[in-house]
Amino acid sequence: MTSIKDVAKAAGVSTATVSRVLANNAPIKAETRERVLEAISQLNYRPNLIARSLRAQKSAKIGLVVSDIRNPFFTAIGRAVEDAAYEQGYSVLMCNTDENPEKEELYLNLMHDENVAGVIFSPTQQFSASFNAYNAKMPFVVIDRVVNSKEIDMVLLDNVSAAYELTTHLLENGYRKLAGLFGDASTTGQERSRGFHKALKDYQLNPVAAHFISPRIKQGYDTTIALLENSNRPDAIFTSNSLLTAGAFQALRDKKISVPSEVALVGFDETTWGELVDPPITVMSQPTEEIGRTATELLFQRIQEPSRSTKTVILKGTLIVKGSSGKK
Amino acid sequence: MTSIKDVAKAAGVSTATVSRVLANNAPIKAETRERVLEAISQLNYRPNLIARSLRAQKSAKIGLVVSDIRNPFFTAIGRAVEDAAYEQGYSVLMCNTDENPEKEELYLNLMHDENVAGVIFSPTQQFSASFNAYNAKMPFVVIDRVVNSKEIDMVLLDNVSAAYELTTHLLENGYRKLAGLFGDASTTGQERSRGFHKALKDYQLNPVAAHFISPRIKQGYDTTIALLENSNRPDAIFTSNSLLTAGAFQALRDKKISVPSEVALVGFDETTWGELVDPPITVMSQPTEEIGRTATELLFQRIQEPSRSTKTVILKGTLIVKGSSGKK
DNA sequence: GGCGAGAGTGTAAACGATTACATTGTTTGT
DNA sequence: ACAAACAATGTAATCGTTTACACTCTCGCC
Repeated sequence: MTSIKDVAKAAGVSTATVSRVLANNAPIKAETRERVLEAISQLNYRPNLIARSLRAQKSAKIGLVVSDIRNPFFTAIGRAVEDAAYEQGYSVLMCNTDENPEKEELYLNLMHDENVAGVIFSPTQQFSASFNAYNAKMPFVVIDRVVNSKEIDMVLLDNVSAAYELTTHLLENGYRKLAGLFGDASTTGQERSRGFHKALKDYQLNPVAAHFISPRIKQGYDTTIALLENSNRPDAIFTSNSLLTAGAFQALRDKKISVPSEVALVGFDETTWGELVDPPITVMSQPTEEIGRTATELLFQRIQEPSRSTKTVILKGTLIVKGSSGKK
Repeated sequence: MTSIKDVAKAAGVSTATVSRVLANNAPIKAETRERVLEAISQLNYRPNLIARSLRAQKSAKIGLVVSDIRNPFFTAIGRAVEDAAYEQGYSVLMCNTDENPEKEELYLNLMHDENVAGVIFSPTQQFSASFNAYNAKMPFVVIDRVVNSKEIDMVLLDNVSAAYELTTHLLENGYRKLAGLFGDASTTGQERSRGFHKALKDYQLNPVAAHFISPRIKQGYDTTIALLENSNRPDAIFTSNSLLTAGAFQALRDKKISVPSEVALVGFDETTWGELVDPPITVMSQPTEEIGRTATELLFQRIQEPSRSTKTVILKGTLIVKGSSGKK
C-alpha cells in the first residue's frame, strides 16, 4: 500500500507538506505543490481514510438507521439522503433495525464506534427512554417519528393534518362508516389516528372501528377480513401505512368486495403498486425527497454548530386522489 | 472518550493486557481478567474500531454495492447479506450505483479506502474492463451479473434456463405470438433473452418482437404501448425484470387490454404488487435469500483464504404461476 | 542595519488500538 | 537439579494520517 511517506519521499518533501497540499489549508510554494501532486498521481496514491479518521477524530460518513429497508418510504428517503450527503462529500452507511430495539441499539453503537459525523434515524417507540444517552454522543436528526425530547432536530410529516385531510376526503365523497387501521410500532400511527378521529368528530360521526396493529401486510389482511365479516361493515377503510394498505387491499379482493362502490380504501405513501391495481389507491403522499434532504441539511448544520438550538421541520403531505375513493 | 489506557489504569495493568483480554487470544490469569472486565464495564468502555482497523489493516465490515437500492430484488438481497454478515460479527455498508459507472467507481474506491474486508457487488456492463484493478485490491463476490473473468467468485441465477422455463410455460399454455422486453443495463437481460429465444426455437416459432431497453418503468410502458399498437400484436409479453413488468402492466391497463385473454404477461422477481393486481402476475422468482447468503459465505471464504480457487454458484429460479398467463 | 511578520517547510507527537519481543516466574521432564 | 517450556505480563513499535511547534528565509519598515 502506498502511503503518504512514499509520496513524501518521491516528491522530496516531508509528510507534513504532502498533507498540507492535500488539505489545501496552508501556504505552499507552487513548485512544491506541483511536485507533490505529480508524485501523488504517479504513485496512484489515495489517502487512508481510517488513519485520517483516527487522527482527526471525525469522518466524512453519516449513518442512516431506518426501521425497514424494504419499506419503499425508507428506501426513497435513503436515496434522498445519499444524494444530499454526496454533494457535501459525505458517504452514507445504511442499516435497518426491523423495528427491533436490540438491533437499534446495536447499530447506534456501531455508528458511534465507526466515528460517524452524525446519524439520521427513525426510532422505534421504545427508544425514547434510552435516547438521551445517544444524543449526547453524536449529532442526531430524527425523521418520521417523534421523540419525546426538545433537545433534538426532527423532520416530520404533519401527520394529524394529513390524516385529517385524507379522512375528510372520504367524508366529502359521501362515506360515513369509516374504519381505521393504524401501525402500532411508531408514533406516526398514533398521530394519524388523531387526525382520523378529528375529521370524524367534525362530521359528528364515530368510527366503525379503529385498530392499532403491527405494520405488516398479514396483520392488515387479517384485520380487514374481520372488519368485512362483521355485521356492521364499514363503507371505507383508512390505513396508516402502505403495508397495511396492501393487506387491506388483498382482503378486499379475496372477499370479492367491489372498491370503492362497496368499500373505499385510502392510505399513505406513493408506491409502485398503488397505481397499478384496480382501482388505483387514493393516498396521502409524503415528500420523501424533501424529508431526506432536509434531514441531511439539518444534520450538517448541527455537525458544524453543535450548540445551535434545535429545530423541528414539519412538512405537508399531498393528497393524490385515485379511483379507490370515488364519490359514493 | 474513554480509551484502552483508561481501562488499563483503572485495572492496574498494561494496555497490552487489556487488549489481550478483549481479543481472548492469550493466556490471562483469571483474576486479572476479572479486574479488566470489571474496569471495562465500570468505565463503559467500547474499543475504537477506527484504531483497531488502522492497526490491524482490516475491519469487520463488508461492502454491498448494488445498482439500485429501490429495486425490491436488491433490497431483499441486502437484507439477506446483512443477516448473514451479522452472524459473523460483520456489519454491512450499502451503496447504490444507479447503473452509473462513475458512481460505481466512486463507491468501490470508497469501499477500498474504508478498509472493508470485502465487497459484494452487482456490476454494470461497462465494468468488466476496469475490473481486474479492483479485484486485486480486495476480496470480491459478484452477484446477479456476469463478469468476463475466471478470476472471481460469482453467485448467479441460471438465467437462460429460467427464461426458457418461463417462456415454455407461455407456449404450453397456448400462446404463440410472444414479445420480449429485456433490460439493456446488465448481462442478465442478454441471458434471459437467450432462454426466451431458445424456447421459441424448440417450438419452431419466431418472436413477434424482442427489445433491449433501459430497465425503467417508463421504458417498459412506452415499448409495450408501441407493441400493442402494432398491426402484428403479440398475444403474450415476456419481461426480464420487475420494473419492465410494471411498465408493461400499466400499458396493458391503459389500453384496456384484457389479461390474459387478449395478451398474457410474465416477468421476473416476486414483488408486493405482483400478486395484488388483477390478474396477479406469473413470475420466475429468484431465491434472494439464498443468493445473498451464498454470496456472503463465499466472500468470507475468500477473506479467510485469498488464494482459494474461484467458484461460481448458479442457482435456480422458481416458476410461480398466477392468473396473468392462464391457458389460452 | 536590525527587527517583526509572514511564507514555506520539517520534526515529532499525537489518535487508540495490536503485537513482536523481552521479562519473570513456575512447571515439567530427565 | 537443571534446562526447556510455557504462563502471564509489560514495553514499545507500529498502522497512516494531521498538526503544534520550531525553524529558516525573505521582505518591508523604521
